[in-house]
This record gives sequence, structure tokens and C-alpha cells, in this order.
Amino acid sequence: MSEVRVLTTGEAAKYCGVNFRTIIRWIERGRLKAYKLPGRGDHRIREDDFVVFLKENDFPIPEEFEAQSSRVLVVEDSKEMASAIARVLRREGMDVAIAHDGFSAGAMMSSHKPRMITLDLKMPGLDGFGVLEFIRNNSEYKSIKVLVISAEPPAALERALVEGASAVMEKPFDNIELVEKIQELLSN
Amino acid sequence: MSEVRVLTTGEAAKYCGVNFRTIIRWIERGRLKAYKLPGRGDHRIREDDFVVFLKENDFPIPEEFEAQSSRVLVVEDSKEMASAIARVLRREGMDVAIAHDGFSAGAMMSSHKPRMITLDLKMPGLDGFGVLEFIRNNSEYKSIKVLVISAEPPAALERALVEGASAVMEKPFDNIELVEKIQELLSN
DNA sequence: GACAAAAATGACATTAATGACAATTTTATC
DNA sequence: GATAAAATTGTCATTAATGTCATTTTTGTC
Repeated sequence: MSEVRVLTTGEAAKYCGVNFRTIIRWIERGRLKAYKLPGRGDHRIREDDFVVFLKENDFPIPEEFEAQSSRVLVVEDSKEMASAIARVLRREGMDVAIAHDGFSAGAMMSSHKPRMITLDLKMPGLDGFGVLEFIRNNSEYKSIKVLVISAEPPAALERALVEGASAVMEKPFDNIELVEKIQELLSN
Repeated sequence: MSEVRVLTTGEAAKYCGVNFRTIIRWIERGRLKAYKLPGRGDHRIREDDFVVFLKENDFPIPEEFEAQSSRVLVVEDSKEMASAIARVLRREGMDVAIAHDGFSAGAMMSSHKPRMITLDLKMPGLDGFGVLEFIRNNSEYKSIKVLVISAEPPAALERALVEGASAVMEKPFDNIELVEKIQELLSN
């Protein structure tokens, strides 16, 4: 399921610091690409098109649009495991950052701006489900893919999927499997 | 979604006590950062950029922008304690956010952009000393004041001071004492 | 299905840009 | 210190974009 992020006129207006009426006029004049819903004719702006528009007009790009598709954040308590995952991902050309605790993981969400994170469900002092909840309820982050990697029993992995994980993987895992999952998640 | 507050030239002119024509000239000369709308070429000035400009030129900072510099993040496991602290701080006119776990605390460091944080040293799964280390080693955050609030023995508080806390306070604490410490930390 | 939140709409009021020029302030020179 | 030159800022009228308002309808959410 490829989810395309779109904006309403109201949202675009906030980002641009103008009235939504103005956004509509820009759309009508063809300066900003958008499409219409059949009902009332609501406008929807694809995130891609919006960013293009922002760049064309030298607008500041909001942080949440800056995420690069190759950026990954590895949230993992064990240094060995983290390095192992990072090695595989880097070999695939990804820009990898590692967080060994909840606080730095949270801080890196904005400093590294990952498009995807791999999440160890059970880190000492970090509730993986809490992280999932936080990400899914935060509009700035909710489009981030989350790959849960865990040694927990299957039931926990099931629950992770229900609570917002994009994919899950059991530990120990196969490197090839890891690469496949990553590729799949980032391709849509 | 990040709410981007922006000013028009007219608004900026009022704050600076000059004609809007002058604001435009400052923008044209590159003294004041701004971007242009595609329509009439209206200028929009991001609030952040405007405050930077005001500070650079020793303009008095209007109150509504001061709020920006009185943001506090309360990192505290117990909801009751967090609410109590937040209540006191809000009464002092601060803009308070609360984080109950390490991950959201880290995430809020960038979304709330606090000038100060109050930190519970011993939260389940959050190593307060680790947080101090992270903040002090991160150029983006190192100017943030950290008030450690803890029920730990004095030795731990001493250590917190050594490791970068701006001030410490024992639990239970006195509201008046809290206000005093906060005022002191924010005044320099 | 019901309710709240948000978008479209048209008419109208505000406000910003612009260029030219006047007034004021700063800087340089003697 | 006085004076001229240069730079900055304010004023004005015009044009066009943007904001506002109240209302209607759709969409999102539970």
C-alpha cells in the first residue's frame, strides 16, 4: 500500500504563512499544482508538488519535509546488534544513525530526520509500544516507517503491527531478509 | 504539524517603529531574512528570523516573542508531580510541555525548543546522567538550562551538578524555591 | 449515523508593493 | 564646528494581491 501524503489548503496555508484563500488562488492561477475532490471541490496538494513549489519560490522548507529517503535511525540497546544492523544498511547505501537509549532516539528523530527507523521492542527503559504510539500520533513523524526487530514472542510482534509498526522481524534475523524488508518499506 | 509563525512587512514595521517601506529595504539589503510570495511578491518573515534580527540590532524584544524564550520542558515520570511543576511554571507565564518518558522528552527537545528543562534524575528507563551528557555534548542544546529535581541522596545531586546540571533541587520541594530557581536560571 | 471540524464561496475590506521624490540623518572633509 | 555629500528613511497615490466575514456543504471521526 503506497501512501501518498497530501495536504489540504488549510495545512498548506499554515506552512506558507498565508490565508487558505490565497492558497486556493495560487492553485487557480496554476502556480501550485493540486487536484480536486469530486464532492465540494476540495483541493488536495501532493507533498511532492508542495515541496517543489516551496523550492521554486525560495520558501523555507519545513523540517518535516526534509527527510531523505535514505536516512535510517537504528534504535537498539546492544552495541553489537546495532553495529550489525548498521553495517548491513550502510552497505545498501543508507545514511545510518544509531541511538542506544530512548532520549537520544527521540532527539535524533529531528536531528537525523530519518525516513525509517528500526526499533528494538524491548530496550531497558524504553517501551517500544510507547514509541510506536508517539510516532503514529505525531503528524510530523507519522509517515516514518518503523521496522520492529525483536526477540519477543510472536504475540508481541503481532501487537506491534496492530499498534503501527510498518513491518516486524524476529531476532535473530537474516541479513538478506533485513535488506529485503528495508527495500520494501522504502519503496512505497 | 509545525506551526510556522510569520510576519508581514507591515507587522514587522510596527514592532520596529519604522515605515514598512524601510522593512522592505532591510530585506532587500539582506539585513533581515525573508521570503517572497509568488503573487504580488509579498514578503513573509519567519518569527525566528525576526527575533534574531531584533537581537542582532539590540532592539527591545516585544513580549509576545519573549514567550519563545520562556519555554520549559518538564521531564518527569509521575503525572501528578509533572502537573504540579507545570502549574507553578505556567503561573509564572511560562510555556510548559511535559514528557513522561525518555523518547518523547528527546523528541520534544526539538519540537518544543525549550530554553530550560526540569529533569527527574531517576525515571524508570531514563538515565538522567545520560541525558545531561547528551545535552552538554550537543552544540544545538548545550545552552539549555537543566534543573535537576530529584529525591535521590545529596551525593547524586552533587554528581548531577558536576555533570552539567545548571541547578538541583531536592524532592519534596517548595513552590517558592522552584520559582526562584527558575527565575535565576532564566535571567542569565 | 451523528456530530464536530474544516473547506469552498462570493463580496468586500485591508494591506502590501511600487516608483518617485522629499525629508531626515549620518558621514566625510576642511 | 560648519558644510556638503551620501545614505537612509518617510510620504504619496495607484494597483493588485491578500485577508475577512458569514454561510453552506463536505469531510473526518467516533
